[in-house]
Amino acid sequence: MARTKLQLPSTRRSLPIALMRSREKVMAPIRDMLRASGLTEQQWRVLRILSEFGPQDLTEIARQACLLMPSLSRIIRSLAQNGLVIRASDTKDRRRQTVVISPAGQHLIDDNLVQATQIAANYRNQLGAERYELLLDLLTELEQGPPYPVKCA
Amino acid sequence: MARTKLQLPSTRRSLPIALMRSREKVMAPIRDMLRASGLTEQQWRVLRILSEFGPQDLTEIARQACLLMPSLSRIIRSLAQNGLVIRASDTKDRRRQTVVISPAGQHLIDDNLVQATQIAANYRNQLGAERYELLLDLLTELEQGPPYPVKCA
DNA sequence: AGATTTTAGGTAACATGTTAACTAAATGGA
DNA sequence: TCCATTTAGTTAACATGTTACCTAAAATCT
Repeated sequence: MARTKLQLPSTRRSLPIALMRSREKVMAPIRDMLRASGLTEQQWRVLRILSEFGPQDLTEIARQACLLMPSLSRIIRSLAQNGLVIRASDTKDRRRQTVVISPAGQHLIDDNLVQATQIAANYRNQLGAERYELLLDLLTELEQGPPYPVKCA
Repeated sequence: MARTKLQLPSTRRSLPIALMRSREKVMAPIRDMLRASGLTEQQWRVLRILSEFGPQDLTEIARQACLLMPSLSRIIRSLAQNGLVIRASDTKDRRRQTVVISPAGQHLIDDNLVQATQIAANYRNQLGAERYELLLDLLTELEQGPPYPVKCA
């Protein structure tokens, strides 16, 4: 057990604020890219999940995209209205519905994935591959640590 | 220049998502603490800034708390209605207004700061002091890097 | 001084975050 | 079988995030 001095944490050098600011920085160019397609960051995340892992029910999408169910419920409704996803009710469990990405939705993904990949690669280069991987490891360790129940695995 | 293979990034091992998830994890116990005081995470951040750095105008608070002006405008209005901050218009520049934390606001800070400090120390211990500092350094480097104009310094 | 530009702050409109409450369907006993 | 519990998803209400637009005051230029 390391010694804990309990010094008052300044709002500078605050982990939550640092996480927020770096995320803002990383997402800025991606948001700019998506605006041209009329997609929000969260809608993009949902489409990417559906494209990468195939049809899923809402609960599973929420877990993977790190969204709360009320938000996802609205997002799926909007995406369905715009023809980017299709809902199908499950025959075995009539509470559940499976969401599938539509051809139009997949087209949006295809249009933007190359540029998104390039943006991600830029940040990787900025830190260097080793430090980038180290950062991801530290974040994962922080997220999976003990103190609290995980909200979005 | 490191080689850039441009491999398709999975939504697993995505930096933006990792940043979001770890922030959720870190903030969860703090939000739980604040709920007892009827404060949101953002209101808490504004009060802490005012408590730590003294009276400031809205633009400066927004910069320090990493909030956009429209959000801050609403938050300050709400805090003022609840008597936690006081607005005073600047005599030199009549566009500007200086915000001061009230005794009631400072009381809320005092009530929660010890526990907040303990929560922060827990995460520091979880990673270990060196890895914790390393994480903060990497996040700072990511935020201050070249690609895009900084939104909240 | 007078016109233009910049800055501080606000409002509007829409999307998401967050908690609580709710419905319907499935599940697990007694 | 009947009842209690759990689970999938929705809705409501309020706060914030985000972009666009707006006003007034200051700063700048000529």
